[in-house]
Amino acid sequence: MNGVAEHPAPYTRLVTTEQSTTTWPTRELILLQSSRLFAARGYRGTSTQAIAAAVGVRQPSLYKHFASKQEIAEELLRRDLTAGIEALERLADDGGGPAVELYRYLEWEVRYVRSTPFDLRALYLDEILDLPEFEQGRAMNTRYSTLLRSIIERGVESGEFLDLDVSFACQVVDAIVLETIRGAADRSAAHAVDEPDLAAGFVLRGLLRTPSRLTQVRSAARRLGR
Amino acid sequence: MNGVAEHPAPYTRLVTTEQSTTTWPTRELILLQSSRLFAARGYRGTSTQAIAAAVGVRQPSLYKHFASKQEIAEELLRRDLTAGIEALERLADDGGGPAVELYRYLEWEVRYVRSTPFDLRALYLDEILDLPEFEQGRAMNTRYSTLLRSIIERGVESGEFLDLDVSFACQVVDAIVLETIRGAADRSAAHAVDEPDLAAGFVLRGLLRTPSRLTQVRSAARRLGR
DNA sequence: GTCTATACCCGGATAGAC
DNA sequence: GTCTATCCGGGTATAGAC
Repeated sequence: MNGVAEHPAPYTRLVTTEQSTTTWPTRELILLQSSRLFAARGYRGTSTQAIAAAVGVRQPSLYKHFASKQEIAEELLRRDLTAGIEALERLADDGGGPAVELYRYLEWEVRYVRSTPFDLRALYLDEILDLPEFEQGRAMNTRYSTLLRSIIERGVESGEFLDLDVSFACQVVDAIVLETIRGAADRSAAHAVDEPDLAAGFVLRGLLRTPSRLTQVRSAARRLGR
Repeated sequence: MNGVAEHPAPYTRLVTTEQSTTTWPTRELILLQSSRLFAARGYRGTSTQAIAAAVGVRQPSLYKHFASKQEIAEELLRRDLTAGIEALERLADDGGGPAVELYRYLEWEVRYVRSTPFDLRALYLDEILDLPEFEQGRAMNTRYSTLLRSIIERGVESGEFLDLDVSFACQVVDAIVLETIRGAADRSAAHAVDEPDLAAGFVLRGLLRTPSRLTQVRSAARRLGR
């Protein structure tokens, strides 16, 4: 009674997501199932055996698509950070001031996390960024953090935000983003951070020198669109 | 060139903490070093080999003090959750209303995390609570969450807090507490959440219906003491 | 209660047939 | 590009001497 999949399978396989049942190329399916397993049991706690079983393939077959387990995680990391970095750059270009930029970013993040089929929790919660092998991911993560930090720095300097320690503020914003990822990934919890405004509003109330300005920030964000 | 410790050693060993150099019983030393390694490399990423080396002992000797690696983590978890639960119960007894109780709890938590020699990050970030074997820890964690949640529920019901989704608010408070743990554990970062008021203030601004009441909450908390 | 030696299992990755 | 078979390293835990 070992848990090996019974049916080998052809090039594409059926997968059930929230919306529909579609066929995915094996490579994408490996990424999808890996992300879910990493989220549930951690990177190190997930065996290539388990990934293969979830995909419906034998374990060595994974190595026709990725050179190593590490490369699977790197691909997930790369895609996610690329999306986040692009969003931050785009929103910064739109302007509107630090508060509006931050508000729009947080809204974007919640929507993004809820729309992607990948479950990205483990990437930032499971220390994998600290592994020496993940230098590329670390570099992208640094770029991402710098962009986020610059918004907060400008907010503090301009007086739009409270005169908080910038590193503390970054930490807190990061924490809320991560918790959002965790909450949104927990599909069974309808109460998760589903209103994109919830997370953004909470953070802005915590940062704004004049919390009542949140209403203006919100409508300025609405005007600039998603 | 393997990293095995050169000197076997007697019943107690030297250990350097921030404050002083003292002797710890081996059992305590195992807990201390395990907590640090778990934090740095995750529960699954930490081998009993590595723990033994950090303690200055051979790997099988660990099993004279703990029946398994899992029991080491359970002991750490048990101690930490016991402290948190007791603090929440004590503060709830003191009264003062939800905002004051929450403020005082967050202040307590920051101080506690900074004063304990253990590095407790991994216990809540490394999915170990999700492992089937950790049911006792899960039960205590549930108790802890319930206590925290009840403060927030009372705050929302009484109108002292904004009419936010309670689960969302719990998530966010949890996230800030966890980030606090991460930040405080990073001894090199002087900018971490070192002012206990920072985290508590941020959360309260995010939750209070009237953010300007924070000043009163703060002084009420001061009056009740630590 | 520490050590040495070792059993045993499991995970990542490769070889080679189809 | 999938399979079976297998290697190899590393990890947890035990046996038994001191």
